[in-house]
Amino acid sequence: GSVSDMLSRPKPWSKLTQKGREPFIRMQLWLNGELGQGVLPVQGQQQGPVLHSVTSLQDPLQQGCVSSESTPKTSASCSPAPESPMSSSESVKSLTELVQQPCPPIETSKDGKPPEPSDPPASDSQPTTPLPLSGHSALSIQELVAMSPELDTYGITKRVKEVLTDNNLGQRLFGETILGLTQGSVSDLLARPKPWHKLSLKGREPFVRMQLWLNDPNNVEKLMDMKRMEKKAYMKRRHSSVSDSQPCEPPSVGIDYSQGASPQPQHQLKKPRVVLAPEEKEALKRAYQQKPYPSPKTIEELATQLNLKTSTVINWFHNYRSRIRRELFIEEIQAGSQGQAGASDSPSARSSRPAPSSEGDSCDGVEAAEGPGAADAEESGGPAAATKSQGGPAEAAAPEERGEEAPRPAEKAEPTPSGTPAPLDADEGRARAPLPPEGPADGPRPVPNPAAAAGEDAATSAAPGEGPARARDAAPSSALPSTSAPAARRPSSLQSLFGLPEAARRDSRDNPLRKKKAANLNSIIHRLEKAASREEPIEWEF
DNA sequence: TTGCAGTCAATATC
DNA sequence: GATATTGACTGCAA
Repeated sequence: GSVSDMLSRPKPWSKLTQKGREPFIRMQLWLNGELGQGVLPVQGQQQGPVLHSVTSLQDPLQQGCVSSESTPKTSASCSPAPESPMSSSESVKSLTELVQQPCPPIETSKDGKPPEPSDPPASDSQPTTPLPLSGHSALSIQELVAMSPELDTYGITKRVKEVLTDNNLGQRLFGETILGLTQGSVSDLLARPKPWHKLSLKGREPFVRMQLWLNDPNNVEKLMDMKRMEKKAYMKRRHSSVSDSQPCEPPSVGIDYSQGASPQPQHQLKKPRVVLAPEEKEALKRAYQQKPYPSPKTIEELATQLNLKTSTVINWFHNYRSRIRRELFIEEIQAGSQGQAGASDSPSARSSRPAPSSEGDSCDGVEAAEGPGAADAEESGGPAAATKSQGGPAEAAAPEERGEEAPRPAEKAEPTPSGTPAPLDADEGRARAPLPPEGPADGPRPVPNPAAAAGEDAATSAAPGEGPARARDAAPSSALPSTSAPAARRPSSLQSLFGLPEAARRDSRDNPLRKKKAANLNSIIHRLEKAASREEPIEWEF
């Protein structure tokens, strides 16, 4: 009966207690073949162990970073009891192993002996090839990620940065040995971590790895070893290459991703990187401000005018939207942490909430900051919907608050940004609703009662009486990662849902947020407007 | 098809 | 030399 119920009506992960999660973990392991023989038959020796490890599974991850705060003075930042979970499961297999495997180089340290990192690499030409976790390990990390509790991505990256800088360890080394990512990716990740809820399983992986790494008491030590080894290997290679009079070998150490690849042809095929001129960027930004999602035609025109390839323009828009969105996340998170002072700014902290249906994708750090948004978003239809929808308005709004990226809000606020080399589609240039929010929203606007404020906004943007046709568009907007949209749309329900205190606190906290809201509203208006373009634009002119 | 997430890797900047 | 930025690419989902 339990099984039937569970299979037909599984609860979202976030709503499950640790015990409640157990069956799912078992199922997952079973699906993955991890439980292999006899595990399912719950009785017997497996039973205890598995359960045991199951319970301990989360510790290694949670241990340190759910409640960021404490700063890792020396090396192993957060490791209150790093070993406990692992050591306790001495006799156990599966899960415990999983926890330890993820980070090959650093992980296998239970015996305290450093061989793991040093030995293998030595044998192999490349000092480290741990990343692409080999077979089983890879599986493990994925399982870990899947089973991982919510992590405080911001806190984790913060701590990682601290540890790295404190110990003079480079991003490249860390990325390649621990995360399996390149320096640029690491930099980006550390500087702009996305909230856990916004991450896909794949995107969560680096954070789980980081957490595991932070939990490893010997993390720094091991990384230092790697560093030394790299250096040694490099010197060695250099010497040998010199003596062999071989053309310079790629000095890069780390992982040898390109094995067997013929370097010559690659060099020739390499196409030069496109570097957009400031004016071009500016033009693109303006075009973006007018229309975050340009039509193919617009893209074409833009490309022509700027003398760029259409693919470049397309890529630029994709990247810009995506990056702006991330900026927004960060700002929200930071704002959140500021506003909440001591309180955990982490999504994880919030995670305990019951809501997040479907793996809590609906709400992210942003919402977190905004509170109310979450619930709303969820209602809009599952994670997918939420995610998708969030994109739109969010990014559209983003530029507004983006310090450098989205300069001069004023300009943006202008209904008709001019001087833009970018042409507009017939349908896009039009009726850009007079962005009401900019003005009022921006100002001091005490907003004694957020509800009221939101109410206004809602009234403005939601353009009442939209009819079902609009409902579709409106819904997405509610899922805005941020902040605003939801609040704007359905003020009352939002507030009642998560309570005003949070919102109120926020409002008093910063203006930027207000701007964001305003920006989002603009975006919403714009999109709704666009959606309505097929109908009667007039009604959108407020 | 379109948009997005996640990355890579070239290049810019510190 | 390390880190930050950013155009391009891949894979996935709707």
